[in-house]
Amino acid sequence: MTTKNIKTAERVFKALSDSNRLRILKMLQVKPMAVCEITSILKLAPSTVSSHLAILRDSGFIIDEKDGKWVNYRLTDEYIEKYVAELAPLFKEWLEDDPVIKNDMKQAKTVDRFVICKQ
Amino acid sequence: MTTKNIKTAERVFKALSDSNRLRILKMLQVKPMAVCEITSILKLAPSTVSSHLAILRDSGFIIDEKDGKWVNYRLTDEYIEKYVAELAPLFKEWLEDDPVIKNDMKQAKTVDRFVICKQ
DNA sequence: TCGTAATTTCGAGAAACAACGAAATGACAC
DNA sequence: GTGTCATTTCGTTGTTTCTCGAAATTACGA
Repeated sequence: MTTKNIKTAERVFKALSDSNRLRILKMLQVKPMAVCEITSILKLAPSTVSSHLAILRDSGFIIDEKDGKWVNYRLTDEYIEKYVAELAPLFKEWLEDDPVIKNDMKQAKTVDRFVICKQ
Repeated sequence: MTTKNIKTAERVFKALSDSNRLRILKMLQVKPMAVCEITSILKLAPSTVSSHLAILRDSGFIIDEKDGKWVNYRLTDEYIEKYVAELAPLFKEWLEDDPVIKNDMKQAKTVDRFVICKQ
């Protein structure tokens, strides 16, 4: 685990302080997803989603894995950052009752990149 | 506890996403403090500190208690907000090694409003 | 090789935020 | 009451953040 300092804590909490990024984390709790799949659920520009994913990656919540022309993002399981290691298990239980989150997670279950992407 | 929704979560994490607010929370872990005492340690304008305290209060981390011309702020112990209730115990263990935080907490131990304030 | 699709990078505009000083509020002491 | 001090509110300024579209990058498939 990296050393704990105030700048790191600030970055971690900043990563969680945007509703679109919270939605992404809850979606990835369902399964790993490609950028275009997340984009289709959030209904934002691909470049915006890519930027949100970079923020979540740089703070240690998710990692990216190349898969051909796709980039799959998934929740980290080997935590580098202590704050994330302690927050992530809590966060798994949170927001389950929010209607937007519920709908996102439902869509995440069935979204199919071969149908949704390539517009 | 209030209902958990995405807007509430966003507000709670936003409250924690500023280093000066993190410093305030760690100071208040030492003891309740008046605004002018916190101001003297943070070295910010009183109006700025007041604004940070309002953000922490509105997200449920701290409460204010009038004491004559002073307003004392302290950590909440009866949590209204579920997120705060789960985060606060974790947060107590965090940032203890950060040099800025260590210095803040050391100052918080001995700061005296009758000496520091009234400038 | 060429075209297409997925993703990222870059630059720009709009909104949110942090900081300040000045003015307003509330409470004490004389 | 009057003055003083602690705090908050308000308006302003500079910075950061969110968002987009356009362009660059990478990989697949015809």
